[in-house]
Amino acid sequence: MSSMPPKEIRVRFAPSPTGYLHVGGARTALFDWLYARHHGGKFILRIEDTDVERSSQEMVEGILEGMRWLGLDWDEGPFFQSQRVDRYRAAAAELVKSGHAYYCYCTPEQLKERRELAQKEKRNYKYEGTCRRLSTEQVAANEAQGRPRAVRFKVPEGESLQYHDLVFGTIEVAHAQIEDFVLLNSKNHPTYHLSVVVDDLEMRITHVVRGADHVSNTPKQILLYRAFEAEIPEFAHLPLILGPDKAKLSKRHGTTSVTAYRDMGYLPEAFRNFLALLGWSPGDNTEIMSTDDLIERFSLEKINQSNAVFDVQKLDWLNRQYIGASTAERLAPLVRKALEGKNLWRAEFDGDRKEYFYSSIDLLKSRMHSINDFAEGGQAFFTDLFFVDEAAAKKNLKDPALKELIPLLADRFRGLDPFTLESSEQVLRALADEKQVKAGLLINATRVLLTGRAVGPPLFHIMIQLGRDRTTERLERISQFTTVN
RNA sequence: GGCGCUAUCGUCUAGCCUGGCCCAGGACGUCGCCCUCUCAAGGCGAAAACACGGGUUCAAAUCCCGUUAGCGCUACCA
Repeated sequence: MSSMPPKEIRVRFAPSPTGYLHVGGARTALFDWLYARHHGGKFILRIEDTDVERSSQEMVEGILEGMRWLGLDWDEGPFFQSQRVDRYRAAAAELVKSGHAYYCYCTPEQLKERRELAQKEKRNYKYEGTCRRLSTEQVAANEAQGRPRAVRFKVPEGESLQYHDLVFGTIEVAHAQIEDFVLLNSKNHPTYHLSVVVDDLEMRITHVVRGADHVSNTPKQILLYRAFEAEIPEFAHLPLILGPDKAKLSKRHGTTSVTAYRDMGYLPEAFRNFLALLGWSPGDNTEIMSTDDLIERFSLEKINQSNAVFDVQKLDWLNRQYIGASTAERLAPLVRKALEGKNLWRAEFDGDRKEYFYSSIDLLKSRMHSINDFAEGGQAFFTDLFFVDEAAAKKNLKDPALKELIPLLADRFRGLDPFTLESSEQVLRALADEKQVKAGLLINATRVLLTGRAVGPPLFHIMIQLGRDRTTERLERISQFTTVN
């Protein structure tokens, strides 16, 4: 045993394509991926689409898109359960043959009735095992008639079952608590537990890392492994992600699709970092971690046992951190998309004005809350037809003296050569002194005229970035504001 | 209802296994001050938590029991 070479770690992410990749699924995928990468193992992607009615190709695409965005590359797959139905049927037949499963002729209608009756009488309902006790003759007769039947698992006699969960520790469930669950429905279609176990076995999964909503499913699956006389993988269940109201995160909390976060201007590395901190921490106080850090430091032992609330404010903070720390080169393609979305993109930004485009990004990035913000708060750097914030104009352009001062300032800038950080500041401050006004008055007014906003980078940096001509042109727009007042 | 799981600042968490270093540390958010041409950033500081009740022990956030609350599962869905 000890001389055996370490077994390759194989983990899988197995979403069911009944919606786009949501935040909870993404976190599960991330942890699976981190675990595989940390151990140099394999990460397998499997699409659980046995419920044909609720699955669609479009949703599969959405899941793959979300994973690609987050940089979660898989080594094998995607495998589709819908294409593996024969194997599940064969496995079910094998279990019937070995006496671990039986045919059940109870109809869904009958079951529903019994369940409702039990509920009315305030009794707990569990399949009573009617067909489990059918004689061989009765079964043969039913089969001869071609009666539709499901295949049910025969839960073995026994006191209780326990298993060790890598995050929750020992979990114990009484056999009496587990009902004879359906393996194949009456349309000969496999259900969840069967297909999961068959696939995890066939794909040689060593660690089942999935959401905590599966803890109570695990005993059934362990029973299945035993019936197949197969080796049972390790299980690690992840705490759930909750909305601000502490209910399991869902559509009614607003955005839950991962690609929607991309569209809102979040950086995948920020989102990934944020997700990693939901239910896991490296143990010290480190919060900002690159992908390599994450891979290196990730371990199942440090996963929490309690659910975590999705806090968008912390996500925003991380996003700002990452944007501020990113190079213009990294940001450029993303900013380009944001600008294209607002019809602000111009080919020259990738040509003659590429340098200008990059330096604008560098100037703006430390203040941007999202990528989309470049096309909002930062738009004056990319177009002359920028939006002027009304409140900003009202606040910083209201002084009547500006009507005289700004054109004067524009004149002086026009003749200024060279037009630099130092020279432009000198000119502005000199004028302020001369006219006995605070430099701040001119500075703040100029910022609004130049960018349409009361907030932004230091003024002289803005002017140098825009250049002398644009600066003077925009200053002349003061007339449009003074008439309004 | 039954079964299972969980419980540290508003939120994410460290500490819990291996009691004492914890009148509980960090981060986001909030508030204040400094810096300052605005806003960010940065610096400094503040308010803010061991769910409750019993045990065990010289000593409990840490171990045990109970209560409460939350979440999950409870389908011929996954």
